[in-house]
Amino acid sequence: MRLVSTAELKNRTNEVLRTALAGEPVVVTRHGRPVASLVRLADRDLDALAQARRGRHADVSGAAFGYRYAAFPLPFGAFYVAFGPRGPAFARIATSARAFEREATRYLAAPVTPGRPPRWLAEATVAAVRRHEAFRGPVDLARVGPFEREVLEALRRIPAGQVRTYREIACGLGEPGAARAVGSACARNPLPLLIPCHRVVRSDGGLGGYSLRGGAGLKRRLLQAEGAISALFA
DNA sequence: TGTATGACGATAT
DNA sequence: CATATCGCCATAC
Repeated sequence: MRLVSTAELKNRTNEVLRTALAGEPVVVTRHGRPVASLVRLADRDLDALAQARRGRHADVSGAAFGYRYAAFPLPFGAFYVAFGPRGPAFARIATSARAFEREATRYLAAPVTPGRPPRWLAEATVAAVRRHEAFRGPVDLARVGPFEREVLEALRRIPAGQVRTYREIACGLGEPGAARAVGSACARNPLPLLIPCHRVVRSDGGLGGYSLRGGAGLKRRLLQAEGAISALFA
């Protein structure tokens, strides 16, 4: 994965494009924050695009491509990640590949089949879930609404070892009354762990809920492992 | 278009 | 302090 500023994108367009064409995702940053990505399209993706362009508002962003998925063993279960040309799109802890496949297929409304992730994705995923490193790569949020997308992008900026309250996130988006909607967005986060919704807690001091398999107990363990809360709190 | 649904928050009891 | 109630807001259906 390669990060480029908007200035770099303007001044070295061809060179940056070569990076993307080589298969390495390029993430564009503005004011130092990732805001967009450049991803190479495979031939079959181009076919899908041409098809989508012919059809009436077809879903160019995901459904036309189909997705693949891979499993990452974790201390608390198998973590499965479905990914497409635009990056990871759906992730869950599941008891079996079959169970994950069903969930992912239903959410993405597209075929989800086993496959090997690109090296950068495998490495970034392992770094995120096992070493608490921020997942900086591009993510596919094609099926997330506009407000919830803003919420998820805000969550990505919470450093490991820190927490924010649902209300703080809402205020940060200029919607001080939308704490509950922020909670809903977290509950429906398609990329738990990669997008650290476990770092959002209640403003009354409680930890709040966690809908990923493992529930609030897992949320507490994750925050402890990251050093965000002490063992005493638990 | 209206209605129901939450990983919330503030307040009352 | 725990529980109940009501307001809040973006989605799903």
